[in-house]
Amino acid sequence: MSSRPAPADPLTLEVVELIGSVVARYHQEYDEAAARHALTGSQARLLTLLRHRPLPMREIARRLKCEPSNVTGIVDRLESRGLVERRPDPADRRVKLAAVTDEGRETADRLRASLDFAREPLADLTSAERAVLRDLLKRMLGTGRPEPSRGRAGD
Amino acid sequence: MSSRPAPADPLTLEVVELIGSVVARYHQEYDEAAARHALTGSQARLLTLLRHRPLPMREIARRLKCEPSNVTGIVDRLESRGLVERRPDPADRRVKLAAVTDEGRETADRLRASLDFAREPLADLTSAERAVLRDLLKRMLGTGRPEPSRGRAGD
DNA sequence: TTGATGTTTCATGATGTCAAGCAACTCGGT
DNA sequence: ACCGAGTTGCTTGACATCATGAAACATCAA
Repeated sequence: MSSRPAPADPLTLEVVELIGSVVARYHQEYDEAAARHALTGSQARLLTLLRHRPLPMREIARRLKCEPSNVTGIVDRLESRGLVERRPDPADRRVKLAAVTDEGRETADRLRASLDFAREPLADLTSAERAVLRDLLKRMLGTGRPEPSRGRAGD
Repeated sequence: MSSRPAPADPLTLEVVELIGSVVARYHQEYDEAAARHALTGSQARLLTLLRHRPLPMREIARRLKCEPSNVTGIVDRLESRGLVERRPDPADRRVKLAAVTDEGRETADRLRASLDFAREPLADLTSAERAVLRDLLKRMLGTGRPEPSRGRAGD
């Protein structure tokens, strides 16, 4: 993986720098949007994760890439505010499913609607440019079909 | 600002989603790289900020977008490990400049070198594609020179 | 002097890790 | 079918970091 030599060319470094800026700005705006709804960033992420369906605690921890014991606390705080509730899993009594309440879903929806980032900025790009951006990002993330013609089946 | 109507078109939403993925992955890899050097994310960011020149505490807070009282603690921890030191500002005795020590600079350099993200992923893009990506990101960030000659040449 | 600015300290709360504990599930041997 | 060992899911506790806001203090600037 990281055995590849470091590309020191200025163009790559510039792109890396720009991505850093995008990340910083995204985070800033995300936290601000969350704060507007009296949520922390972690709470907002968790709430968003539950928007569509309930999840077991351990699954939340896996997706948020943190320890399950951490999730306990975040869910505790959201539950004490009535945004989330714990339900038993009928299939396994060890498991507790965290699920948004009606109020929690409303909050999550409002939060999503107020997430301006990459919406206002993207407004300055044409449709074609956005499509190009999408394809490049996909390939960066390895989501973009690894070009079956060229192979690279390995790794 | 946010008075613009929300563009609900699928393409924009997809790009927003992708940017979210990039942000998540960047953060994960950044924190992992920091952890490899026994640093937290905040400590790594602060150390990186000081790599080139010392900065007053209040300036660090401004760039990190947090309270000055918070910076005190982070610098305290880095200072207790010998990675950073406080110096007086000759021009203003109220001010304390935080500066990396030699060891701090080495750590910052090693950290930077181990930041694989957007380097390995970018390796799959051609030079031309990277240039396109750079330009699109620049425009997203508003860094793309708002055309000073004509002033708002607009769309 | 008066007011503004830069830093620190304190109190408080959220986030994060790890180790230990409890409850419930699984599975193998009898 | 049973029972016991090991595993898994969640919580609790202790602890460190990060973050904010109010208050204290020194210094600057008018």
